[in-house]
Amino acid sequence: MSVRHALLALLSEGPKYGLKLQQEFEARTGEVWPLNVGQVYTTLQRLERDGLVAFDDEASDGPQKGFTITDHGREELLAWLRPSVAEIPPRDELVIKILVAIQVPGVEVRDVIQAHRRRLVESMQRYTRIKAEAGPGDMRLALVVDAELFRLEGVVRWLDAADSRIGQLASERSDQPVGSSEATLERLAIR
Amino acid sequence: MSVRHALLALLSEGPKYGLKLQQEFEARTGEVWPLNVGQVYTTLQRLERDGLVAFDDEASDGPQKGFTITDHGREELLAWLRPSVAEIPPRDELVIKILVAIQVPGVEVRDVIQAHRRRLVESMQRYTRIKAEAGPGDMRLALVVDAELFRLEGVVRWLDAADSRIGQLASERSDQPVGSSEATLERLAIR
DNA sequence: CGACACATGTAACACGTTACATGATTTG
DNA sequence: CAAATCATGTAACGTGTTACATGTGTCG
Repeated sequence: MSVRHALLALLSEGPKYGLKLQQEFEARTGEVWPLNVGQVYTTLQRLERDGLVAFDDEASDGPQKGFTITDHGREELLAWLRPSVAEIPPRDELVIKILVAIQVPGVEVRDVIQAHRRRLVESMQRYTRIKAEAGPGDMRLALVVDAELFRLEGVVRWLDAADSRIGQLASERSDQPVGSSEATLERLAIR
Repeated sequence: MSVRHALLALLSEGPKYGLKLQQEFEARTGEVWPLNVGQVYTTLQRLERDGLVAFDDEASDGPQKGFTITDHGREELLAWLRPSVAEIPPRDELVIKILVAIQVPGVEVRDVIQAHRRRLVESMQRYTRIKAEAGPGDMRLALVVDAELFRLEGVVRWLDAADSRIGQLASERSDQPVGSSEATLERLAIR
């Protein structure tokens, strides 16, 4: 629900119309994340349906429509800006991939891990280059690139840890198995 | 598309029926990510529609249905396991949040950053505790927890970098502005 | 029998996303 | 005038997700 709330945030600065919202969304995110204009309109409809924004006849600079954020919308926006308790960590596609790959016949997990690792490192190098080329001028771009770099670094580290864990398991073969723990979900959930 | 492909992976080991798939999905992911049974059936329908799995009358252990992966399904699975080039980094909700929060009236971005940081550190402490309590018995759980810890660490580091960047900008107020760079999307895109 | 687990399924909705249609306005 | 740009909109589809209905088998 990033787009939804992002539009809400943009409208909190004042009435705007569809195209303007698209352009500003892309500008705010360093031109990194393109946003299909159509999605702006569909999202606006849904926001209007939920009473978070309202159409405003007065606030039009010309032939465009003007959308305004409502009080309810402002509440929603502030709630979104506030950190929320994540009961359960978000599903991570790569983690699922590796975990299921362990038992896919004809597939070597560690090969999958290494292949992904290579790609990730390539990506990091590319982003590092972009960062150097762009210079400190565009802070928004720098922030997005930073985020991606930190994220990729974390993923690479995890892959290394995972590879190590799986390697250990492989060498511990034919030892006595360890009892598995039950009801881990309860322990993970946040009260 | 994690669920879709995860089911495909489970079926690659042999014919299985709905409930079994749900149970195995949860088992493989360390019981961390619950999967609504209903979703298994809807996903199976979609997989069948796309010719990735097929219903198999023979392969039933009792009253249950047996689904088998097709050749096309195996191809799909292998393609999923292979790392793919990400043209554009995935949209990151927190990044968008911070970037738009910079201009939301009545909101101090750095407060938003610090609030999120606190929550993230709390989460990390909780997961570290879980990891210690669970012990090295359940590797799958350990891998999921590891992934979350590495991810959270990356996010915290980014928040610190972002806070620092924004702080710099604030102190550089009333200096001459720097020209913004155009067409950054092309530079970001992977050829 | 009643409760419970097993097992399947569906209708409905959410958001994200795109391709396409349609006017209006500007500009060469 | 024709092309390009601005601007709005919609129909359709994809995955994820849940609440709910339904039937079967088992066990105390």
